[in-house]
Amino acid sequence: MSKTEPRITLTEVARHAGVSRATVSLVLRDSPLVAAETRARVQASAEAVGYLYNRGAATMRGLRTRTVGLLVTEIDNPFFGELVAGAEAALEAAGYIAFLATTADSVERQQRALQRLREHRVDGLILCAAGGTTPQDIATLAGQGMPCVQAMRQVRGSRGDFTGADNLLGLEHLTEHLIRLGHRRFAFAGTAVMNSSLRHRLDGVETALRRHGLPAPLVLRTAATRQGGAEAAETLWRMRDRPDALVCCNDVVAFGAIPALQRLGAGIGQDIAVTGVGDVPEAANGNPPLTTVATDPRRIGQEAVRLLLRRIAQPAAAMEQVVLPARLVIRASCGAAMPLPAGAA
Amino acid sequence: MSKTEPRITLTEVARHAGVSRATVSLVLRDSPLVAAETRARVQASAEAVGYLYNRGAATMRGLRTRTVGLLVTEIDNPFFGELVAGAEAALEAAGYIAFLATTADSVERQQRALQRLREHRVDGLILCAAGGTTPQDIATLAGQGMPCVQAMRQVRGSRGDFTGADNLLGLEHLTEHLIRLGHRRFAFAGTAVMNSSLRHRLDGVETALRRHGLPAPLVLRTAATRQGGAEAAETLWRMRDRPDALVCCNDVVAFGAIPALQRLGAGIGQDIAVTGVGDVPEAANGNPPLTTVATDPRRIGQEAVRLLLRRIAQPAAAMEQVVLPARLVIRASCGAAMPLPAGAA
DNA sequence: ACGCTATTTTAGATCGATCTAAAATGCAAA
DNA sequence: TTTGCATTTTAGATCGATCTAAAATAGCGT
Repeated sequence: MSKTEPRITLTEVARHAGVSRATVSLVLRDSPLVAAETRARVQASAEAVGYLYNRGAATMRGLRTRTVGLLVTEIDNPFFGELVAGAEAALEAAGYIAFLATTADSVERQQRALQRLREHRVDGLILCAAGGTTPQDIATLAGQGMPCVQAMRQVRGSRGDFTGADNLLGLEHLTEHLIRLGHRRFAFAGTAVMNSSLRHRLDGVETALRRHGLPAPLVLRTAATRQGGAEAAETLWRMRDRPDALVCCNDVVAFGAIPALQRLGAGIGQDIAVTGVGDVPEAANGNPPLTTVATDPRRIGQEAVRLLLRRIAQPAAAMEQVVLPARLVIRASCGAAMPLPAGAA
Repeated sequence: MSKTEPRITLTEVARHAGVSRATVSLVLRDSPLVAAETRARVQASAEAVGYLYNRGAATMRGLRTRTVGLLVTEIDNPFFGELVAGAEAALEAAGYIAFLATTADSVERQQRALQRLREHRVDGLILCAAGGTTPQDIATLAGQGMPCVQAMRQVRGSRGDFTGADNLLGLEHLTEHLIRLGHRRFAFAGTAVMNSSLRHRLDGVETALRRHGLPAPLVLRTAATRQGGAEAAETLWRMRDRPDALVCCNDVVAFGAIPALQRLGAGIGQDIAVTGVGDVPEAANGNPPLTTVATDPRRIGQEAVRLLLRRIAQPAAAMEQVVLPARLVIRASCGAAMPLPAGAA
């Protein structure tokens, strides 16, 4: 059946309206060249014959595709869920649509996804780079003239647009708060695969501790997952000179650590403070509610889109790096809901 | 600079390899027509000149785009996060890539997204239809020859491929369990916007109650969100002849209802049982852990892809509806962790 | 060397839009 | 009526791949 039906192209619209293909093309793109009367007639004809614009054909003459690639490590993590939601909404508002690809933190999968996105001629990329991505990888994209914004994670030593949370300052504030509550021996969990985001979080903890003359944190090289959080908790609880504060690299790790510690008999907030990073909606809702550093992933997604559209419009513009403030959210899991003095970001 | 650089097309590869464009095209698509020696030479040339396949150009000759549209209501809900993750992985394995679009349960946004996806000539659609989608909308897609699989929600009265969870049986089992624990007065929360999935969940509750000669549940027409859950909790708690079981339409609603009830002084599991649907990872982790009906969203995503690829390959195949089993997961929020007899799905 | 078939390769048209450069049209002034 | 200028419209080439139908080449038996 699809053999016989003649597909409806701009030629059919032109025939129906009694004008040339060129005129129809101009009308479709709202060119001011065409007379108002003609425009109306053509639009009516397009409607009448059931015309559907073919973006692929237009792209062949070198036009933008109005698509971008959205590469994240995992979409089931609510943190990236929010980031993607923010980006998707901003793209939709700008008339763009996103190809979604996930890498599971594997550079091979990331490479395959990039190849496919380039074949589809995306206008640009929002990239939460997989661990192990090299500055050379980022430079290669730039060399191909592919606009690219790194979100959340910045490949160490790479150049280019970036947006993410102020992990360094956020974790400093968190650590200061824990110190003020009387905690002295710190552990940091979830560093099995390192990336710039994690690096800064750990740096923030170390900086604050150093400032107070306290020993560096114990670094637990477990996975940045629920499961990894549980493992970190078990390791930690078995120690002789056990830490009294467990700073998890993100909320999901804390969600894994807390029930594990509870099973082992720990009183969260009493025997040990546990904190996360991200402030995903579930954080307010745990047992106990989680003290965390809010990084506003939805906002990061929006900002990444803004940077990307700017880069697409002006490929040679100066590079821009937007670090969004991180906000300390104090709940019960750190032992005391003592608010910071006003003015602390 | 992009003006001067001659873009590398199949013509350049042909020139470099000393063959015709047609031959290069055959090599690119692994045609058996071309001699092994020639094939190798062309592949080497493609590599040498840095050739990148242009899918858009190929599409113009009527080839598949190898893209599909993935339309969900919200991507920040972990339930859909998992569904999308499952679908994305399955698509990637099949050499497809997904356009992601979200509708926020608005038919207008859904309509805009569909239009854009059609302009991009997606090979098919996985659709979690927005509330208010009509059978006519689905029929229109079919009339356009657009392969479409409905996931999770099936537009009432529509025809076509579908996959989702067995909400009816799942909620019947859940209700039976609550009845066995001694609960008698039921409420059901989250029906502000109705869809087939919600309909079946409510039906399941009603069927089980009827079977036991118990009164129909009180239906709370609150939003299917965290916020809506909290509102339902407050309404319910103020009642004189208060229900003793709150069945929430999904986990997120339960996550909103539980802390609200606790603030009002209710003992979850003692004064009132609260349950969810979905079994997102956070469910095991709440305060208290949530009794829920596991619907395996990741699996639903995979299954939707299988159905869609089948439909794309065989547009005229018989329609298929795959209802995946839902599993009762008993935790503390229902008051007692009494396991069902073996054999209950 | 010849015809014959089987295997490889290719020229040129084609998909559906856009772009360029030129042609048609309208209108006012000369 | 003609000229000049601005406004509208258009023919035809073009983007980069694929397809068709035909041509070139190879292989084989006689």
